[in-house]
Amino acid sequence: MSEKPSNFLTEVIDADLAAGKVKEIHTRFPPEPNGYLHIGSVKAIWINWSIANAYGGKFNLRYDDTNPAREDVEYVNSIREDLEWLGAVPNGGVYYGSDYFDKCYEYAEQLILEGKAYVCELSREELQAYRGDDAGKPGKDSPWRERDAQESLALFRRMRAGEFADGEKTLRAKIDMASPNMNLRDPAIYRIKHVAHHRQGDKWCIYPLYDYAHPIQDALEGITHSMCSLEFENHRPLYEWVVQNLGFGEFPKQREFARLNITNTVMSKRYLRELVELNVVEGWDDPRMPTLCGLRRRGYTPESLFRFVELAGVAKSVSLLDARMLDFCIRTQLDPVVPRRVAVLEPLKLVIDNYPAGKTEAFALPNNPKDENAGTRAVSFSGEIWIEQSDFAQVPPPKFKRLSPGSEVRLMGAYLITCTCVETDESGNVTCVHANADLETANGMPADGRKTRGTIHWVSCAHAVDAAVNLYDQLFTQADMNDIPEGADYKDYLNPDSVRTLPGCKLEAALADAKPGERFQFVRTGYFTPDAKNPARWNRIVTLKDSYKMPDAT
RNA sequence: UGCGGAAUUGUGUAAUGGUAGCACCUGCGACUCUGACUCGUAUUGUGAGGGUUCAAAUCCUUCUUCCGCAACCA
Repeated sequence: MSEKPSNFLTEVIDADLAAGKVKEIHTRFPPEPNGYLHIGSVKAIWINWSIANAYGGKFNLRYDDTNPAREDVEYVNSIREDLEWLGAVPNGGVYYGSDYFDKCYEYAEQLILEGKAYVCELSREELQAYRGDDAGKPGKDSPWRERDAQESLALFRRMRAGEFADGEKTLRAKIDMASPNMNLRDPAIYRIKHVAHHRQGDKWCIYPLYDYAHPIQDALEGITHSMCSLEFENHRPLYEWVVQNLGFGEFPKQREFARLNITNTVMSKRYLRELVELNVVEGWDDPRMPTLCGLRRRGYTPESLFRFVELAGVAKSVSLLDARMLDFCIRTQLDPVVPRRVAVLEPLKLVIDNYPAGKTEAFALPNNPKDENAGTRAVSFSGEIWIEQSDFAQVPPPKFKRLSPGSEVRLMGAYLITCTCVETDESGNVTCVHANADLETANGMPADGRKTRGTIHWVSCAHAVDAAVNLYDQLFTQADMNDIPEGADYKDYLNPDSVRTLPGCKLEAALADAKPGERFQFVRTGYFTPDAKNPARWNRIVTLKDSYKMPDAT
């Protein structure tokens, strides 16, 4: 990967290392298995994983599965697959937060005995009222706050034994009801939930809450630096309270960074799930989805995603990254390594009138003009070929270098041709272009050394493979979810052109047996890969840039 | 409202008191058998006011705006 990252997180680590407080850096990625990983998760993965790597430390994957009501094995499996695909190897191991339920429970009893936690019998509403709705004013002590430790312990054990209904009692940490930080006003650390756990089954009917369980999980795994997103910043004092009161000392240490946002992309798991459930998209792996499986199916590489979040940087301010930066990352990664192939997306027939009828020949086209070792392949040529509609203009606009009546262009790897005339239908649309070839210019080199302005690509009609191609665009028309007016339905801002299928695309024969996962540059158009679920159909990964701008028709 | 956090060019991110830099995007140009790639080049920035200092993006102060939290979610 790249050189050692440097940001405000690594500063903290460097300082801890320099002070001799820690020897080996240990990080973790703790997703809750309640949805599919998306490109926003890649930031969290990359930060934790790359830092562990850079310092020669360890990186854990830990499923944060403390709320059985929202979690499912489907997500557990998808997360594992996605992480494997990314290549972020958890060299510290794979863990489940729920495997620490016994330890969490023991620690809870310990806290009770030390008078640092108590069983509270306030209802959810009462508890909120006691905590204080009027911000700024201290909260009110629960009537059970000073309950005898043994009494709390007995109650807590009965909670575990299933003697109470959901919500009837909670275990609360005894911290500070007057704290300006609401998280410290005796937060609940255990709740009763008679729900089976996807991994623990019916073993438990009480489950620890995130703020209590997470620091314990981190501590037990020897995590030194627990890096999470900004919304947990207010929770850090509580995290530290747990770590210290359980006797772990200064580590693990939590630090926070800003989430990743991308233009015209929705990142919230809630909305993504809704898009799937409402069949707005094909599924979690729809190539328009920002999920890792969607991006993978579309043809993105793990390297490009890591590069993207690396380029975006780590900071604490809200950011909205331009999706075109991701385009840049995938293009620069694919360009030097991906084989070139010829494909005509929007075909227009071109007949070379002076080419011997029925003749066929083959030209050797380079697989990658930048890389001689990539070799060449034979591409069949004949007198009737497909060219791109956009490569012909009956009336050439300014600076147009492609084909137009009377002009000469190079057919890539083949002859120079000059357009002689066109056929049109009754409404004036061009249906066929006629041209004469300079038959002395096979392989593109004119004998007299004259310059040709343009080079266009082509596919022989007799040898073309038909295919359908999916062109993807941004799912949403609004750059940011915040641009959607208050109260409006975000689904009204779905981009109707987020996917366009072009049937009847003409591919060169060498693409006939391409496999999903293989990526090609369709010369002059973009990068493509066969769709994983429908290999007869090609997905566009990203468009090639075209610096020629058609002038406005004003 | 209370608490916490953040404001640097169109976007993102550097610069710990000393030349505001880098990348993306955009424009222009060069090169080219991909109008790709590559190369060159240009434009635009320290939220506002006050203060300290020889010197402020940086320190102090007032203000403004934005974000997060205020769950028996994570």
